Amino acid sequence: MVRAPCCEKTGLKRGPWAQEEDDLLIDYINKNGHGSWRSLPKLAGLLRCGKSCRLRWTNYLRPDIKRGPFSDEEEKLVIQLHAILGNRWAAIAAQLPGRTDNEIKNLWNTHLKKRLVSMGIDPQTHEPSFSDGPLKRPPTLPSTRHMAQWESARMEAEARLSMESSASVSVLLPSPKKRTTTTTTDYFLRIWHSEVGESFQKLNKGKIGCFSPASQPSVSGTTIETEPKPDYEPEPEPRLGGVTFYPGFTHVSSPSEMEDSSDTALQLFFDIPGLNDMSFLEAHFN
DNA sequence: AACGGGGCCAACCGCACGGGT
DNA sequence: TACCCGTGCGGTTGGCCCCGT
Repeated sequence: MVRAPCCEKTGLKRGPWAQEEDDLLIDYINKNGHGSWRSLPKLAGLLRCGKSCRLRWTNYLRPDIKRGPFSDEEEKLVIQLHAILGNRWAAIAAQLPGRTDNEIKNLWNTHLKKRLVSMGIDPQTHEPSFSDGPLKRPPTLPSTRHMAQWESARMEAEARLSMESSASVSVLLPSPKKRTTTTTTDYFLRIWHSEVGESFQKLNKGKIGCFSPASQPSVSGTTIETEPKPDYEPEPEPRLGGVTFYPGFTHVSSPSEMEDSSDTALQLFFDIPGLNDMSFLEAHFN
């Protein structure tokens, strides 16, 4: 079966938008909201396809769009997020307020990818490129894998909640057909944003943290692997938000710095008795 | 001054998915 | 359950602009 075109092409304008068209679109959406994109062009008096209108609005005309060049911090964040999420531009964009997926995609393809290549880093894997030599790629450290998985879960939950809060029905987590119930990542996200999480972030000097319950939990949905509790018994930091912090746990500050963890280790251990118990989480954070 | 090549980015295309019927 | 429609998403394209020759 051949899919019908999104709109009747004949007689519709294509290519760059004129100022008058922008004005018509902005004026209509400000007054009526976009409603059905398909019917919008006719109602707004535009000779455009609905899809074209949607793209123009979401990528350019939306009032919350941040124009101008990306800051160093934004570029760094895009690289870090790409290392975690891959080419999921919408999920990455959800972490950069005012930036669109299209903009980030363009930034990546025109600047960041080349920069990584010039630094000898594979832009797809974010690992040192070994393609031109006999060197073999080193195995990923378990702690690194753990870190990436946890961070991935957090980022995805952040992105999803961000989308939900802006009344979007899109779900960013991969694969599952439908998500109607609260997921494990939500709990971890709540922890992250709770007093406990904030204390943890503070102790991490604002960097992304490694979060490790004392035991397990391997939870369904998104797997969160955890490090074993250190076999020594360190002096705990003062209890923060009912949770005890232990020094002495190897920490990597961000995915891009995993290769250099020795420099950035922050030595924290996050001990939450019973964190593997979902009812505990529900009771504590709902 | 003219021309060509490359960079950049807005816009388009086609696929996938979810919701409605 | 199957089909259709609307929308979102990622990949690709086209055209403008800048810079070097």
